[in-house]
Amino acid sequence: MVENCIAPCCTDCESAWENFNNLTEDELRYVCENRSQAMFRPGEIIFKQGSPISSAVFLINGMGKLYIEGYDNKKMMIGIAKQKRLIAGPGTYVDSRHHYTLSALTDVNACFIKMDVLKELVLKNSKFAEGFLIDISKKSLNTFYRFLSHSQKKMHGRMAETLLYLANHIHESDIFDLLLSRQELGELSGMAKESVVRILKDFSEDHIIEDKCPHIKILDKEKLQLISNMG
Amino acid sequence: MVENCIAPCCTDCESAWENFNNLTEDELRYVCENRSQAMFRPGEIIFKQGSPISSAVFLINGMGKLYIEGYDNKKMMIGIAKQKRLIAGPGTYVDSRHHYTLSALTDVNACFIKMDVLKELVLKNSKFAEGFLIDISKKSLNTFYRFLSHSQKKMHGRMAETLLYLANHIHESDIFDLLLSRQELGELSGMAKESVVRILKDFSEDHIIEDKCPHIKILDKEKLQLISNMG
DNA sequence: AATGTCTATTGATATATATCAATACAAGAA
DNA sequence: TTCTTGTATTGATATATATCAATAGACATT
Repeated sequence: MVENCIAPCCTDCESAWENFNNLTEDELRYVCENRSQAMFRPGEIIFKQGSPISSAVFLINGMGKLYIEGYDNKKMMIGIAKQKRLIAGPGTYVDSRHHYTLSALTDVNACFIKMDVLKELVLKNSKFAEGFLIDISKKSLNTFYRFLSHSQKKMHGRMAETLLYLANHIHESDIFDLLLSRQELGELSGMAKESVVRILKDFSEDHIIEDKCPHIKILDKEKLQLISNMG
Repeated sequence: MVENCIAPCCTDCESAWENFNNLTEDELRYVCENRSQAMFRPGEIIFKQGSPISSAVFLINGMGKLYIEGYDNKKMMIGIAKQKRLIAGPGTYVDSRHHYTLSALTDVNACFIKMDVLKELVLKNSKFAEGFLIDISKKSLNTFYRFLSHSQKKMHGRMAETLLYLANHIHESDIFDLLLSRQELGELSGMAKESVVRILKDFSEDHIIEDKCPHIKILDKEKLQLISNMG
């Protein structure tokens, strides 16, 4: 159970962060020496909002959800975490605190790399630093547009957008099994769980999607895109 | 009119970005050689959403507003721009496009520094790169919390927060002259202009603020903070 | 099979907030 | 001064969306 989850050295890890390509062989080996792994079961918390950031996290396999615990016990889901993506959070270079929680949605094999090591490499290798900047910038831009859509789109538009996000970026297929409950789908798209149910029903009745509970099939992607672009 | 707006070299510019402290004298001189300046009148656009990012912008004096032009001609104001802050936007390292518009709220003296030069320095000087990372991270974190508050707070809470933002971060005083119309205040706090009027009236009647139209005086900051923390 | 515990679904209702419309006010232009 | 134009204010109304409450399924446990 334990031994078969040890990933090979970062050098040939298939789930590695793109930016590691900017490191020299020696530097990558250094990263490798400063990593550790752990397995998580669905529902388990990998890191918690407020706690100090000691390591960057990468999911070797499985998926997780990133969410902020806000006012009044309400959760706001930021997105789904999966392999190949740095999960460190904007606090890394600000206050070394996690500003959101990561919990496992499936069985997760997670790799932890000491943040000090990555920060050291940022100072040593400027291409790596640039890669870091690109990564943070992309995420920042995403947040922006999510913010915009939450502020200006109505519920149907947001739900369409969410479904497209899941299909295009997470499952990379128009047919997928939903990892999220209606409650969680609401936290991701910014609405009450009852509204999620009603809107998914609307979409089903209009033959835009087929929804056999955890099973989702996007039938009319153009229409979904149209609704997302301001429904 | 023209000559008196030429700022001294960045070396002793009072409005300079903090991160320029990480540059050597030579590097700073290099920055200085690649800058230009321009004056703007209230309402004029300094750079426009969608246009290519050729330069980073710094306001030597005056203030501007940053806003996204979203769906349905609705604007979403991101914040107020003022001196000492890098205004480059998250597109810098992604697609070299501006993702929001900057327009002048007052007379503005703006300094433009070629983005290529800054990017070159990021690669040359790792401390500078780190400073850049810190800057972007802070902004990203801000966006996050604004997003959270817009999603979860009610109008009174958001307006309280906005007033505290203006007092603490922009005007740095509890008494200030509002640069924004009710419409713009609505774009900043995410509500209709009529709602802005009604809430400011509520706050006035409760003696939390004094509002003699462009004049604002915060009378009860604790209460305002309380409302902001989930009113 | 019976029981308990979740989550999903549905309908009824409440509430926050936007929109619409009318008026008042302020600042410039003639 | 009067006129014009834009913003601010106020009240009435519409609408999106949340909340509440009840029921129905699904799945595990006994």
